[in-house]
Amino acid sequence: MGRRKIEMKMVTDSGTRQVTFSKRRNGLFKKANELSTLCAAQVAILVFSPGGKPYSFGHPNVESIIHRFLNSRKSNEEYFDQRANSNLEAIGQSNPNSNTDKVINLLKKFHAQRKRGKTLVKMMRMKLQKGKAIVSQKFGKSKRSLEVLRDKLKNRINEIEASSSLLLLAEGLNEKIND
Amino acid sequence: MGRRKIEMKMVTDSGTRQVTFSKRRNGLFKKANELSTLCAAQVAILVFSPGGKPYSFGHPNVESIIHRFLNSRKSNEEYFDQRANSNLEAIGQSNPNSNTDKVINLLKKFHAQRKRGKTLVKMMRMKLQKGKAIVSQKFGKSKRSLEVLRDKLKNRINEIEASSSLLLLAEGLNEKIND
DNA sequence: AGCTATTCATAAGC
DNA sequence: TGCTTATGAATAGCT
Repeated sequence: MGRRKIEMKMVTDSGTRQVTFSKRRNGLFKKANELSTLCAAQVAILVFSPGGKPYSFGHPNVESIIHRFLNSRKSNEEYFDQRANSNLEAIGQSNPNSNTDKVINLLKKFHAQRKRGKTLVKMMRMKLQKGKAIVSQKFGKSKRSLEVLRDKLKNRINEIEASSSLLLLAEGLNEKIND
Repeated sequence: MGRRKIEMKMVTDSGTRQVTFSKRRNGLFKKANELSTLCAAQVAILVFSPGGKPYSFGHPNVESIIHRFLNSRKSNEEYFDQRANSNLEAIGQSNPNSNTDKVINLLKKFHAQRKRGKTLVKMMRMKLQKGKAIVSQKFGKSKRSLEVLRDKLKNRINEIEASSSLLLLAEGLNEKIND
């Protein structure tokens, strides 16, 4: 978006980084403001500069949104969020120096993703236990029986296996991973 | 940034607003991710859709940033920068307290999670393609051959099937899911 | 969900 | 730190 395309990695020059931080922070807040006005959405942004200074944007205000967010998690017992999003994008755009670092870093993040996934599955089980009756009631009449679901499942095994291989690979790298 | 310039006021058409919300939310998160990587900054974003659904982005993660922010406010080292407190009122939000809503909401999110997972796997494949040589070099000597991994994989099929069932269930609920 | 025509954000340069 | 401008990006309207 400027005279030149820039690499998506930390800006090394301190001065340039400061300028970039300032400009992009403003741009981010502007975008957030547009989102809130165009879509009647509530948006809060918290930013800590590399120097540790806090900046924030909030519509209608930061505190109420933070509290609403924390409460929504409690009431809904949702312990997973869009963090996966962050990791995903980071992976897509990470540009570490060596290939080794690239792979290690990638697997590390994927490993974390896996742990969240497992927890998610566990919670899903509990939740479905509670809501099973309601779900059946709502969708029991549809032709989608468990058998059909089963068949669909089979057709997905290959894909699942592929991802699982990656999961196991990541697991094998545990020793190499610190965090 | 589109075919036409749009007025900065709430998009009246519900469908258009939904699309705009989705696109711009993604754009905002991407910008946040770029800011954090380019400038080594911590960024957290909380968003509530007009329907009251929470979305979040966090680098390294939402919770730690919220807590850091709250603590920084208590202490004096505070540079609070509240922006754009426009006149928009907090919109009354439906509180999904019923079990039905709870389950639906959960499945919806799980479904989204799954889609992200697929993308992740795809990228993993590409990335690993590049770094394959290095990985082999690093771990080729270990007894963990692909065959061993294969066996481990088999032992996980049950768990994977369970989660996949949930995924498919969620998929089946697509029609019931909006936003 | 994709696809451009356009508008917008911003990296450099001053 | 601020203003200008050439370019890369985000996205509004359509399909």
